[in-house]
Amino acid sequence: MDIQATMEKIRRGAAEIIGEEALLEKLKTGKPLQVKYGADPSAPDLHLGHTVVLRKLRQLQELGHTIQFLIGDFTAMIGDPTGRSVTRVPLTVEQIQANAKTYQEQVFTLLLPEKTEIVYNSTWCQAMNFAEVIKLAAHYTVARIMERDDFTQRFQEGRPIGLHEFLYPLIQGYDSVVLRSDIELCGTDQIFNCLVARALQQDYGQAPEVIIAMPLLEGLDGVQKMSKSLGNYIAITEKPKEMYGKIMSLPDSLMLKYYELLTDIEAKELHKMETGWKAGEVHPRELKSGLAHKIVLTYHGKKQAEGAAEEFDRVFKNNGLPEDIPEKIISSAANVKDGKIWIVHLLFESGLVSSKSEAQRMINQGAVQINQQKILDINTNVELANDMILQVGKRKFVKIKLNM
RNA sequence: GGACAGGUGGCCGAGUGGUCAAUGGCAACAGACUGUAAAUCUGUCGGGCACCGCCCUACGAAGGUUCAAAUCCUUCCCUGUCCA
Repeated sequence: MDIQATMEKIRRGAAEIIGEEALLEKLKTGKPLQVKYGADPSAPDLHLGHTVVLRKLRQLQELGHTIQFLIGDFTAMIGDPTGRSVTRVPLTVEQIQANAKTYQEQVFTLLLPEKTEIVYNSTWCQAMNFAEVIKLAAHYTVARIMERDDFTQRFQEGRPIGLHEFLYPLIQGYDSVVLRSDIELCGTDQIFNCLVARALQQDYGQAPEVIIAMPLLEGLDGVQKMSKSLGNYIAITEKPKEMYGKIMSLPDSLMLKYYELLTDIEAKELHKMETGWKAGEVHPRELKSGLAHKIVLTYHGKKQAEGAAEEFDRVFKNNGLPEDIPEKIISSAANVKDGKIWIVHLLFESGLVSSKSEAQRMINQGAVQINQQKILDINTNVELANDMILQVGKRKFVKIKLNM
């Protein structure tokens, strides 16, 4: 593959490449490059947001380069202040270790193990003494650190900034010095930190790394970046049906972005989708189910992807029942009289609602069905039968098993 | 150490003696519609009670004043800003 084609490939989906000229030079040498990626083990479980960068890393591996997968177990003790308006609560060592382990396991669903080197920054950070830290800190100035918007803002608004937070970008940059990275991949929110890395590398007599910044992926809410703490994420370990459903619940406005950043489809095809959709020739539902199918396929295989699609249509399009309905055993409890039970008790005992008041609300709202028949009267007494299907809303089902 | 501001339901945020289970927004849940769990509109949104009403628990904690307190007083805890 010629260099231009390679560059084209690297550029796809990237939000910004800093040092593009240098990248070209580095590629021309034909030598495998050291590509750094820093993971923040503040939460376990990778989600689709992480995979935007991971996919790009995989691509670079396929081009022959080596990934330095850095687990920021040391920096996690500070907590990345990026985008935060408040100081973060540091994690415990145990939490960090547990998260790091999960990361490592999950990362190889996308990365090639033979071209991945996993490193922990505690290896070198832990060993530094105070004098060395001071020396490192002398390489950067307060004014430059304050260029960061989130710091400036917090400062102006009179909100506290811990001194240790200043060290975060510094440590992250120092990691690049230790690793002698050629390229660093990151999300656009990390560009500042990577710029510090470039400056430090130069100070230490190294060639500055090239920054490849990938766009941030918005989560289910369609507004904020996907993250565990916001609860708007799709984990890659998500069950196929859940994963499919969650993708189907994305706002339409995000579909194309997801296609671009999470699938391999060509730019041309993407463009065709966009124009087709805008012209009303392609049904948005088709676009979205195609997307859901592709992504589930990546993590769970063909069979699961098809199964998830079928089930989704059955339950939500045709108002049918899902394949696996959890069973609930109802015993001859006090509330059963002559084989009958008050619907409110039944709902409560089945665990579909968290209180009897909620059960009544659900009935009043027309959300309750037994064997696909709506129950509208709150005073209904239900004749208990084995295998009866109890349903609240569109997504909650229970199959009743009698134990009398 | 001193001055000041503040701690309210899952979150944000009103409320400064009764009409407060507490305005509003977000989130969540349900219904309608659709093209899906999108969008939009409507409703619900502490708990209990066979429930169109009654009861219990709740506005940082503990006491107190009062017929009545999220609201006033005392002490304590916590958070932040500024000054030293």
